[in-house]
Amino acid sequence: MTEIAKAYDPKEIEAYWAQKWIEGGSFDASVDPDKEPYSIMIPPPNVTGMLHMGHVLDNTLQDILVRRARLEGKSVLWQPGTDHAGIATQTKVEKQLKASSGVTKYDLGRDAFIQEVWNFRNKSGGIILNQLEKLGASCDWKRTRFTLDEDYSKAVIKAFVTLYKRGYIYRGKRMVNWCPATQTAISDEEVIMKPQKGLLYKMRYELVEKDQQTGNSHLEISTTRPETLMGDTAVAVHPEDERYKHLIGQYIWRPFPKSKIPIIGDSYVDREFGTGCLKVTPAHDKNDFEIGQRHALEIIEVIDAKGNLNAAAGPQFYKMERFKARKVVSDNLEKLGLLIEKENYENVVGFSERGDVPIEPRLSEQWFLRYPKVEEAKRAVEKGMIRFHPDRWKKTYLHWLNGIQDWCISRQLWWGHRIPVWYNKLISKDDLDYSNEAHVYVGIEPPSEIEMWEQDSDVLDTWASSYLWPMANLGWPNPVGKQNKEIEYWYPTTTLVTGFDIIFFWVARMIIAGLELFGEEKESLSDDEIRKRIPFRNVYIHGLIRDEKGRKMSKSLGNSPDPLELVEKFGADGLRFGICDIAPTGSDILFSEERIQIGRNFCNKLWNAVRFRKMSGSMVDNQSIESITNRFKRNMWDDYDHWILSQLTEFTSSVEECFKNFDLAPLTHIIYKFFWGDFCDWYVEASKGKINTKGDLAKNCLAIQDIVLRQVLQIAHPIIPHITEALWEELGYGNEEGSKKRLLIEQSKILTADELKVLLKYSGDLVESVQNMQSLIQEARALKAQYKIANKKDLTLYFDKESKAEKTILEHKDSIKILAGFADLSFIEKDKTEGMAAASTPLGAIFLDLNQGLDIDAERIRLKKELEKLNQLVILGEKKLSNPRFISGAPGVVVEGAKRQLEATCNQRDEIEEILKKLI
RNA sequence: GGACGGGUAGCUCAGUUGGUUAGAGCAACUGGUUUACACCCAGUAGGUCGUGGGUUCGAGUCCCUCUCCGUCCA
Repeated sequence: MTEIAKAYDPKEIEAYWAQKWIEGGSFDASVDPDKEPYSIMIPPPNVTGMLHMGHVLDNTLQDILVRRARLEGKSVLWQPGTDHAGIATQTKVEKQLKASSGVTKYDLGRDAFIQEVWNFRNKSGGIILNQLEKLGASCDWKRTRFTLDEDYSKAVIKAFVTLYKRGYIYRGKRMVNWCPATQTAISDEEVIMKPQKGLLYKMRYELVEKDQQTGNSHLEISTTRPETLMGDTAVAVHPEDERYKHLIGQYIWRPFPKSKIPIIGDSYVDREFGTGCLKVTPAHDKNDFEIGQRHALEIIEVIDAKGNLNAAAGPQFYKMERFKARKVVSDNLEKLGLLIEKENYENVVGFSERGDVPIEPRLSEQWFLRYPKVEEAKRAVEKGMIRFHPDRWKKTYLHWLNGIQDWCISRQLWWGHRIPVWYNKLISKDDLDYSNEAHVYVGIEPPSEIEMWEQDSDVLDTWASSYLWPMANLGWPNPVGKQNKEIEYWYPTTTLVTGFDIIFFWVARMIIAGLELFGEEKESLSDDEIRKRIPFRNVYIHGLIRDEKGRKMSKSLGNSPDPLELVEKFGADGLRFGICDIAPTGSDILFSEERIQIGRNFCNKLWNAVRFRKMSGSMVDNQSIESITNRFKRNMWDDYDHWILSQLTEFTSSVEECFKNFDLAPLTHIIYKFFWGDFCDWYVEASKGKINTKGDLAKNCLAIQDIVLRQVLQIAHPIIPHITEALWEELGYGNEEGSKKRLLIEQSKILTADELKVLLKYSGDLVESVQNMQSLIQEARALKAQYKIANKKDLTLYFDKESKAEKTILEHKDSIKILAGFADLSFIEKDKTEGMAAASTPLGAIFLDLNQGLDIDAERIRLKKELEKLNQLVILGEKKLSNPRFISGAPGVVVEGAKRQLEATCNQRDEIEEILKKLI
């Protein structure tokens, strides 16, 4: 690449490097005892998934962390993989089957269906990982895992059996969240509460005996779900409710199927809600079930697994869909004169996350996990052994652990890890004794006389496999060969990067799994043991991507852009930089294409700065830091040279802080500001004169540009890996001395701010001088812009002859001319400045001869406005300094600063006043 | 109902332990093909920091009240 294109075109370069990195095994992880370990386990995307903006953000952040770690000389493992995603994958394949051949999974049978799912995953299960590769994700792709891999599955089963044997897993008939669409139980965390507009039905149940106190023959009852009425087995009132408490113990008629049910007292009842009378349906409501347990009520199931009413509901409702039944029940009540009113009512209804239908609370036999090591899981975070970033998310985590409920881990699906429990065929289900091994067998291997046994037909919740991800990927429970060293080296992993939406689902459960299972069985754990068992030390939480109006991205809204199209438009690097740039710390990200253009623009700027560098002089001796610094001519350094190196160090240090504090949000801003604002806009522009000299001055300047660019490329590399790698090669930084071998950018350790300070030996005192020159130049440019002569280059810029900064100005004459756009600089006595436009600067007044073109009125308005502002500031400053309490109360530096400030402001004010006087 | 987060320029957001005259990007407006870059350069304009109190020599920053928005849990 001898010629560099004018505009950066990422396509070829990104494809080239993506391939080259992988061919060269650049991201292969290996244990290196001399290096510090650094490891991240990817949150495994759904195997059927396609890349969306959330993945882009999540994985870019991980890539930034691991690439930075490599630059810092650490030995990195970034483990990739995918998740089998039980419900999502199974329903997807079911739908495909139905569309293509009209068969259902039942037509095929379990084994054949599972084979279909495997076919599907073998065909398209790797797509999302290839998409991540395109983004530049530097995972060790050779290690790619899948949660249904053979050895991973063994780990999942081992975990189940271990937890079962330790008494944490049990089977029980309990209320679960039943999803009628996907025909399986789901955990509490998979239920999404949505506000719904519905009706509140007020109806009457007839008392068996009239109310002696009021003479009423009926009780009024409010409900949102009349279709469960047929399963009512009681009516409850609050035991202290004066209106009803005397009725407790009496009976009331359930209208249909007509039956006498008791009136009970239970403090669960909210006296304020509706009429204060609650119909109790223990089979179809969680709270009602608990009331039922307390009062030993009969449980009558009236809705079946598909969400239809069953025979117990009565012949007229048999097989009727539940929401249709709601209407029919209401009509029936009306006919019987039992419906009082229907009132519009908004309440929250639980929806199945995957099926997106209202869940049906249902009594069913399921496997549950009582969470072990909850106390330790809290302690790990409270004591900072695991740290959340931003810190506040630990509250969410701890809050959940405080109210933790047993986890329903069985799913009525076929795709997943089948529960390793076998039942003796000779024993009827109702007579099973779980403590008797002749009845129920639980083990990693199937029982020996397999024909005697029947395996539990359910599979495990997907999270009950992915919660082992960090351990199992490193070889738990039986590391083989090199895994022994690897698990020692990389576990606990360094950081987990994920969204706050899965703190419950995944983060907390991984912590609990690690604490209980990583190591010997223990009743309780010491802090040291916790430190060894936790799956990660840091949890970096980022926000969710929303559209520009703040709405969640969704397929139905069509507001979810295809990341690959964005890559096409802006380049992978452009997209990465753009998405980082707009992502605030830990809160949601409002995405719009307009906002990420900055990423593409930045890459182009970087490209052109390098292009300009190549045009300015040949590339020699760039192979090492030493060879660059040897080209410095320190005796020639001017204020800008010192200034840019001091800024470079400060910039490096700010970036170090970002990584140290897990605060990646400011990263792109810091890079942008230094590279674009300081280096390109000021240093490179000021260099232009020097480079023209072609002598030592030019050589020195290019050496400084080279050291700056080298550092910028490394610092920006984690965010925009492809272009920085390409430019690293372009500028010859990777050329090894005396060899043709090229080192990649990550193979050279990045210089720290401390190292830079020692190495560069610049003076930090000249920063103010440069800042003053910058404001002078800006004032001069503004003067020209005022008169719309910014493009006129043949003018002379005049300085007040009395300026104290004469020396500085003369020293930087050339750069001032270039930067402000003047042909010449000259000092002038004040009384000769009549008819000139003027401005006040920290280095003294400047004047511009317009040859009678001066618009006196406009000048007067402008300067008066300026003067007014300065006067205000002077008053403010004087007031402050004349306050004895300020003088005595504020620290010396602040008082000193205020004095200097006031002095400068007064000078400027006097100058403007003087200029104004001359205008008349 | 409880908890958490937030309200700063037209928009999206910075703003360290209180300390000089509150910043950036985008958008707007004016001008610009000057030996990198129009995916660019220069300039201009735009804010009583949600409201009301308090602490302090000094508050966007600390405390309290109220209000609005968002999220999670009931």
